[in-house]
Parts: sequence; C-alpha cells; structure tokens
Amino acid sequence: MYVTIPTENSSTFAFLPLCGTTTPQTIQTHLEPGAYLYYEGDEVEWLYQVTSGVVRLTRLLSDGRRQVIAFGYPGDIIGFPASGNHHTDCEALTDTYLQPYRRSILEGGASDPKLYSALLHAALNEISAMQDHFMMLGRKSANEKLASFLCVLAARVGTDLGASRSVNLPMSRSDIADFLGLTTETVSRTFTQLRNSKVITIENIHTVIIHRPTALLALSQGHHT
Amino acid sequence: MYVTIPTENSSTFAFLPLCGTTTPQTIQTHLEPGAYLYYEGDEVEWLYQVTSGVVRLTRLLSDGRRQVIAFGYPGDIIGFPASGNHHTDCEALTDTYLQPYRRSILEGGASDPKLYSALLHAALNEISAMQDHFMMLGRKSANEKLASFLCVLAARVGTDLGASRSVNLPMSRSDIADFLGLTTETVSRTFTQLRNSKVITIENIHTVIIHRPTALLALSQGHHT
DNA sequence: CGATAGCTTGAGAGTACTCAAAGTGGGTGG
DNA sequence: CCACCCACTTTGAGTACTCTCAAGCTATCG
Repeated sequence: MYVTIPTENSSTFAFLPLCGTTTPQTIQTHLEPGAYLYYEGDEVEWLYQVTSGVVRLTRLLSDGRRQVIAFGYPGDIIGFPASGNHHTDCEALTDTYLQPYRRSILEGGASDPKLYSALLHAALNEISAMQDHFMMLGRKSANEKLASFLCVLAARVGTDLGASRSVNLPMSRSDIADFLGLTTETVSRTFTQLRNSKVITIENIHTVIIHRPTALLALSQGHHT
Repeated sequence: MYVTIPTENSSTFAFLPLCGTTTPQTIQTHLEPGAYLYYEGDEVEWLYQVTSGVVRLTRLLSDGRRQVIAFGYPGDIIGFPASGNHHTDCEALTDTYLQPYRRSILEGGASDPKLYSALLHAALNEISAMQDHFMMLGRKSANEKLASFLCVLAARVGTDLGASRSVNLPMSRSDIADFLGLTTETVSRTFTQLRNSKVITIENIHTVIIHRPTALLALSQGHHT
C-alpha cells in the first residue's frame, strides 16, 4: 500500500478479486511479527496476497539508509518480480496470513486467464499508487506527509468512532519515518504538534484517534490552519 | 524512465521487445516539442512505446506544486492506466515518435498473448524502477540526487567520448528539480558545485560532459570526496 | 538588436536533521 | 508478582541543508 491522498482519478481501494478466481495452489502462509517473508535479491517463486495482518517492504542503501517502499495490508499483492528477483525485503509487522500464487502464472497466462488478468490489474494499480507516493516524498512537508499518512490509513483501515476515527499503527515510528522520508525525531515531533492542535490524540504508541478528520485532510494538502 | 542508480538486482535497460511482437495497430504518432500526448484524467485509449525522442510525465497538486514522475526515453512504455484514466500529464520535450497500442490489449489477453505478456513485464519493470526512485526521493541529498540522475542518464543515453562521456539533457532545470524533489536554484547550484570540482563541465545548458564518471558514481552514493 | 524566458548567483530564513538526554512501556527473570 | 532492563519514543538544543526571495546574467527568438 502506498499511503497517499488519493486524487479524483486514482482508484479507491477495493479488495482485489484474486481470492475466488481460481483454486488456490497452496494453503495460506503464516508469519509471526518480525518474521521475514523474503529478502531483497531472493529469487521470486511466489506472489502473495495479504489475507490478514500487515507486512513492510523495505530497501536498504549500502550505508544503512533505509526506505520503506510500502506497507502491505489485506488485499495487497506482494512480491512482483522484475528479472526474477525480489527487490525489497518483506517483514511481517503483525501476525500475518498470506495467500501464495505461483510466479509462473505471470509467465504463462493461458493457464489461468482470470488470475493473470487480476495480477496485471494489481500491478497497474500499484503503479498508480506509487505515483501518488512520489508526490508525497518529493514535494510535501513533514506535516503534510504525516497528515497524508494518517488520512489514508484512516480511510482504509480506520474504525469509525462516531465523530472521530481510530487508526491502528502496527509499525514503529522509524518505519513511518523511513516510509515518509523523515527521521524518527521529526515524526515524533509532528505527532506531538498534531496532538497539541487537538487534531488527534495518541491513545498509545500504536493507536491514534483522529478527532478532526477535515482538519487533518486540510493539513495533508498544505492548508496551514 | 525512472532515473536511479541501478542496483545489482535491478534489470539493466533493454529495449522492450514490443516492436515486432505484433503487427502495429496504427502508424506511429509524432509530437513536436511542447506538445501534449494526454492530460491527467483523460481516458486511456492507447498505450505508447517511445520510439525516438523524450517525453515528460508530470502530476500536479492543486496549489501548483509539481512532481515529474518520469522521463520517457526510447523503449519506455507510457500510459499505463489504473481505473481507465491517465494519472499524469505527458508532454514531449523533443521531437518524439511513439508507437501506439490499443488499451484493450490489457483487457483481453487472448487476442495477442505475446504483446500482452510484454506489457505485463514492462509494468513489472516499471514498478522495480519506481522503487529505486523512492530511495532517491526519500533518502538522498541534493548532491546525491543530481549525481544519480546524471549517472543513469550517462549509462542509458550518454555518448562515449573516450575518457569522458557526454549527456544530453533535453529537459529544463525545473524539470530536473521537479523530478528530484528540489528547487531549480538548488539544481543550478549543485551543477555549479559539480563543475567546480571538475567532475563535469557544462558544455551548454542541455549538454553535460562527465569527466570523472567514477567520482560522480561515488557522489551519487554519498561518498563526499 | 531588443525582449523575454530560463538559468545562475547571492543573502537570509526556515525546516528538518544531528546529537544528546530523559521518559515510557513491554518483556523477562528473579 | 514485581522489578529491572532494554528498546523505542519523546523532548531539547544547536546545526546544516535546502528553500525563498531577489537581482543579475545568458541565450534564444522574433
């Protein structure tokens, strides 16, 4: 998932219709928090659709700088290969179940056209989502980045609390920082700012309540009120 | 093209084998510099492979901030849709020729399996390239960004001059800035720094000579010598 | 040859970073 | 069951990098 403010043209999230299109080729994979599904450079044998839980896709620079490419939420497809290898690490943030699909499906489409087509569309949606994320990384301030992040999480996996909305954050502050192109300190300070301005409260480290969704959305778009 | 330093795992550039896989459905499209191929929000009727020339893909924020998503060089596929619409503007930077392919190819794969498969692989490669670009936007300094940019252009479209290498830059400084998440002033200053350190010379605004490719590569990876 | 858009340079400001220290919370072992 | 420990988070102070605003420069095109 590439957390951004969706534009009018970008598709809203929908659980990709992979489950059910075909007989699953294997039973689901289970990962405990902290377990790795694959590493950068590993040969791709399987694609996965997240059934439940959250995974984190990361890339590393030789000097240790890290970029979180995406968080994988239920419905997301993980592990698209280019030239046969994984180009990120994938670690589970929570208890996670995934449905594997053979990579070979991408090679011979004839065997299962429906699944093949679903994967292609998942790839196209991913490209679109990544383009949104470019704008966030390249052109938004720390405030806008964090507000955008919370808005999208709220829309996709938030739970309604009537006037407000609760968002669970299974990832660490440094995961968020590496996703948004910030430092942990800046992420922390920005959370504090949002709390001080009464837009959110921080129930605990992994739970944020959004009290003023409209204000948060405005902040995500650079309106400084 | 998503200009980055390729990692060991990412595929090196290869002209995608679309031309020749099928009888082109239409003759090539020609664009003069400054002409738009499509705008964000337009319905996708065609995909295009750049035959010659360079195009620029951009997205805009409502307040005018701009992100250059990619530069399209010969071989690149332009116009992947999500939910049927273009999510960038596409403008030609030079005289450009493109080979159009019907979007419907993405829907019914059966009619032309080879082409369908080639498009899927182009999409997968694009995802990989975009992931490289995330690292650049999120985690690299202005110096590293510009050095990375020049390195990749040199590798892909540079011309060999013996010891040094010439790179043509059809895009403006502000295009480069919006691609790298910088301002035009910072891009300009960074060019000047590279020139002062004798790594490059600026033949003219649109032509850079790389005298010390190794030094440039080192700079692109954060080695401050 | 002058107008103009794009590029470069300069000075100063601001945002996010770095380094450092204190606070918090979950987990383990006694 | 409690206390300690450790990793993570928050806060603070100062710095540095990039941005903003502004002016001069260059090249291209009528």
